[in-house]
Amino acid sequence: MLVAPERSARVAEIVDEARELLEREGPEGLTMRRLAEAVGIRAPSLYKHVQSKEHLEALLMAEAFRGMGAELHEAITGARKGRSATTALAEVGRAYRRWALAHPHLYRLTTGGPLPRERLPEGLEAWTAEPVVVAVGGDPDRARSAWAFAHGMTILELDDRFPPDADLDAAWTAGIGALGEPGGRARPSRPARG
Amino acid sequence: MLVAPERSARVAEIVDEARELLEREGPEGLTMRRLAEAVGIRAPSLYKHVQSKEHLEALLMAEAFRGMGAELHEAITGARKGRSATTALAEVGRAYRRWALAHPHLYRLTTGGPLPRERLPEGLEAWTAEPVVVAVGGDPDRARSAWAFAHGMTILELDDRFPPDADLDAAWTAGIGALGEPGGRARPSRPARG
DNA sequence: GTCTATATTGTGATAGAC
DNA sequence: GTCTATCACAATATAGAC
Repeated sequence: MLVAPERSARVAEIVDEARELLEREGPEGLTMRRLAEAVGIRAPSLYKHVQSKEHLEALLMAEAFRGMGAELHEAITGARKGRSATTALAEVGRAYRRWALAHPHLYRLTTGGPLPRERLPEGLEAWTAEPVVVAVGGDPDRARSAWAFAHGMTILELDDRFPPDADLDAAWTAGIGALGEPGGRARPSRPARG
Repeated sequence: MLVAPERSARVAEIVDEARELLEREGPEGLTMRRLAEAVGIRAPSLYKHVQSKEHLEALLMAEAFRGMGAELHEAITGARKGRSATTALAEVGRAYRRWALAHPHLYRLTTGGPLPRERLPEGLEAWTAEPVVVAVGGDPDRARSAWAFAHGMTILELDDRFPPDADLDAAWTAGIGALGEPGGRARPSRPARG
């Protein structure tokens, strides 16, 4: 009488171990052999639960989208309680950076390279990005600018591309301040406040 | 009586073939075997000229910095002839994007991951970035914002992360317009023009 | 400076017994 | 669903002859 769950508890366990392994040892540490060892079985047995490593990675990406998305939604929900739109973008940016720095390898896996969209739950990617769109007021071009800025800042920080003395908080503030400001030179359609 | 050149013609030839191989077939195509084949020798012979693959990659990165830097410097030199500072940033952004799209794999190699700075000519990285600093008026925080934005837009475009219907020109314009605008909310120290 | 031969290490994945 | 055994493949790099 029970409907079979789409993903068995075993698969959930495998994905869970894979995530921990990835975060602990980086992408080179995530091999099917080591994953099997972490789960407590032999490598070939993994393939009874997961079609391929690429499918496993897609499951990890979905996890990442859900985790990061939850924090971004939380950030904008908190920010909208009586604060301005500019502050909302700052809050979302902070949450974005915080999540990425807390899960660097998962972030890299999910954002570094093309997305296997056909293997991800429909709508998940859009749901994760939604807070950014809301925070900039709905303009898709501005949303893409902001998302590119956030990703650029984040990945450059993760890759240690900034000089050691760089003030990254200041760079974030400068970028968010500029991008969150409606009525910038590029989009004079809406009158600036004041 | 001749002073030995630091890098032999053979090394130059190897780096040249490596660059073409990388651009033609991507990072997985750049193996020591295939590179040797392209040069016309056997793989082990490469190691008489190049210490390791990582050293070879550092040479490729230096090439990339020089190539991209030349275009960025050209862009800002052209732009400063009688145009405004905002236009200068737009010109540099255009040159940045153009160079990256023309050399996607070289761009990825050079910007994706930590830099082996100890293997790069001193000052080369800073020279390449200089036009961005100049274009934003010298503020290092704004320069880092702009550089992060440009890198984010570029790598997301290369990785096909934007929806097919996204207007990337518009996103670039929105971002450059906002970041190139002095006196944004984040940095009110300079009075806005007008 | 080039060669042949090889070391060493790793990967993802499959067949088929139980 | 797990196992043993193994395939098929690729990589960087070194030794030592010429």
